[in-house]
Amino acid sequence: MMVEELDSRKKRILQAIIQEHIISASPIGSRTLAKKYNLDVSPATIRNEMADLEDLGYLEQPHTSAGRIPSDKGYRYYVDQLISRKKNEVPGIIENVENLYQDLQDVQDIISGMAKMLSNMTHYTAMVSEPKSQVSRLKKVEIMQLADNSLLLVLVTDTGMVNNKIINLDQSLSTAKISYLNKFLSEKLENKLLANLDSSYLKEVEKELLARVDLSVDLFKQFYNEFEGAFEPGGVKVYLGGTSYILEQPEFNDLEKVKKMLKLLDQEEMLNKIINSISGSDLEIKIGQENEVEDIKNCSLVVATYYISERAVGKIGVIGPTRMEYPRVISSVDVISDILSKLISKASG
Amino acid sequence: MMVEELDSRKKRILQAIIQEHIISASPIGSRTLAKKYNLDVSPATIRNEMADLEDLGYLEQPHTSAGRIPSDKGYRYYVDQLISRKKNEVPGIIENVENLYQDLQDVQDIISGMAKMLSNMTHYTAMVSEPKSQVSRLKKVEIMQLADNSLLLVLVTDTGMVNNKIINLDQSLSTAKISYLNKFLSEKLENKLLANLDSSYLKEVEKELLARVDLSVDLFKQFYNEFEGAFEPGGVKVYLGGTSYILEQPEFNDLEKVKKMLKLLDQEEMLNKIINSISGSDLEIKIGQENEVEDIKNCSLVVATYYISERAVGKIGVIGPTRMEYPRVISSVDVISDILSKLISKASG
DNA sequence: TGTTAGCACTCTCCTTAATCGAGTGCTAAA
DNA sequence: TTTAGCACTCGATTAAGGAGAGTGCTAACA
Repeated sequence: MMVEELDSRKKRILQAIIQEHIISASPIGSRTLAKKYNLDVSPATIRNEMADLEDLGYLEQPHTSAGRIPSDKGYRYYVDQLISRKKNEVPGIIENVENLYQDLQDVQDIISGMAKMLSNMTHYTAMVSEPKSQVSRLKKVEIMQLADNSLLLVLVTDTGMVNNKIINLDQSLSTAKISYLNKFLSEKLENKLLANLDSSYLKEVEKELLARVDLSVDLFKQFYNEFEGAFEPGGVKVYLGGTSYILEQPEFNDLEKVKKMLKLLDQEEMLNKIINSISGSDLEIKIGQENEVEDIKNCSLVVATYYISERAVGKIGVIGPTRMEYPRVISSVDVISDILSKLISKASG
Repeated sequence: MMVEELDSRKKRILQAIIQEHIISASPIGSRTLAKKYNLDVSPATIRNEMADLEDLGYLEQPHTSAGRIPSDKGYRYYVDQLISRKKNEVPGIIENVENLYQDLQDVQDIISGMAKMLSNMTHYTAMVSEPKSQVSRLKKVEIMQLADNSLLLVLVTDTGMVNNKIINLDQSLSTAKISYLNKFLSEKLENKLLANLDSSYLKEVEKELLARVDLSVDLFKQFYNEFEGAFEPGGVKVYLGGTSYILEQPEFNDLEKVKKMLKLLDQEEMLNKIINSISGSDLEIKIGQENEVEDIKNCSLVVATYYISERAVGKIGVIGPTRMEYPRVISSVDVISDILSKLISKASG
């Protein structure tokens, strides 16, 4: 799609229409525009310009004799050319939020807290993905005895994610065996990239282990399952905040649309697809049709990457109608992603 | 409220009206009734009976010249007198579900799996509360070293709930100290009822500990916080399944109602209040106004208790409109609560 | 040549009115 | 006690008629 250079009056008019539409959610006419924004030209002139902007693809007309609404291309131009992406629109907020959340040390708590925070700030639905496992290292693996034939397997990554699973056996293990097992697994698995702890590697470890010590094969199989399940690439959990905010958007006052959207947000895999289809850039905006997932082609996403000690590990963002308050949302996502990075880096120490 | 004994024809008519209303969701007239159910009397007779049933409070009329709909009292009579509460309406399902979920060993996974299962079976929203902490004993407490000044505290109850928290210190602890700490905490805390591990007891333990070994006070405070947070009475998590099913109910085709309901289901405390306001009986049904929570006085609940080794630990149930398919829902809740008890008893060893 | 006023035209939205139909309550007869 | 008949009620649906906002076009103007 061509991106023409617009003259300054067209820019002003386009900007005015978008800003007005973001507020009112309805088509904007030339008269309204002339009244509310002092563009120093008559409605008739504005009409001509609007017709031009429509020809260029920046505006759309729902029907003859209605005002214009911005097209995806119009929003794209607005986001790229007409607003400044300044951080920190609300001064002092960083310190406040950081203080508010500073005693949270559990990574999951931090993530879901930031999801809530972001949705409260923007009044759109927020989504945050867990730190992805591929780039994490296993920091600690340990087996604890709970009862005679019941163990607890604890896995901790250097991104602060803790995974645990109770394992029931049909035999009991001696304390000596358990401590041997711990030493062995610790040596073989800790400090390795999770991406490398795949099935072939685990099979090797299993073989070596069974050669050295007499253990039920069943036990290892359960470890194995836990590894697969806990850290599979697609299985990153996505936290949501403010799901019910979508109900407040006028574009969702059709019950069918609400239903579709809520069903979508219920599907973890879909959320994964949505948030992972965003490329690696620092702050990415996807407007309407630009989205790959079919069901959100009438939505916009504003997504930032967050970091643990300078390593990109996850995404945090906002989903809402294309008619989104981009400036406010962008600066919020920007700020909150920074805070998230700080908190989570600290917590995973 | 009086409960009269109804003659058999009134019973038949009331039952027919309720069953028809459950299907159609709209007021039922005498003509429809005479046609669909062979009651061997004319519409006029049915009209008289309906007028009687209305006087007795079992039916309501939305407006003159509309059919009748059941009142809460009508549903109550239906549930108590007109349907048989037979378990196991769908034979074979128990085995199927048990097989399907038998490799789940994580209590949380089992709970959320059962919530999904129940909602799929009933097409209403399902809710399951975590095993409550008051009746659980602490089975295992253990501190693991993750890094120089970072520890992981793991708490396991005999109900299979696992809680963990990363604790960052400003000093590092020697291995010896950690193992002493583990032994000490193990002695003092394990096998105690969580209800007894309250702040006064913890303070005592702290005092004793500090007398014996040189430790930062800060460390114990963090343990303390974790205990409070992890097992406070009101803080039992409630798992939901099939939230979007409420959108399919015609009584919720008003956007305002949907909004209210979804907001309600977003509030954990509210869910707690709802599910904990159900008394201890095995399978309890709350119809409309019978509910204590204001916002669900147009809903019905069907809630059962589930058990871990014969100890009542949590609730599992369904929430839907008062016009609910009680027979199907009751047997589903019944069956699934049994399965949940079995799975969770097995998993928590 | 760009800008503006004027005007006929279009299309949605809201209100009002008319009609339909399901259902009731009452009366009187079987 | 039951039933047929009938007038009546009231919500839901459809139709019609503005009102209002906005457009595009034409012609005049600077």
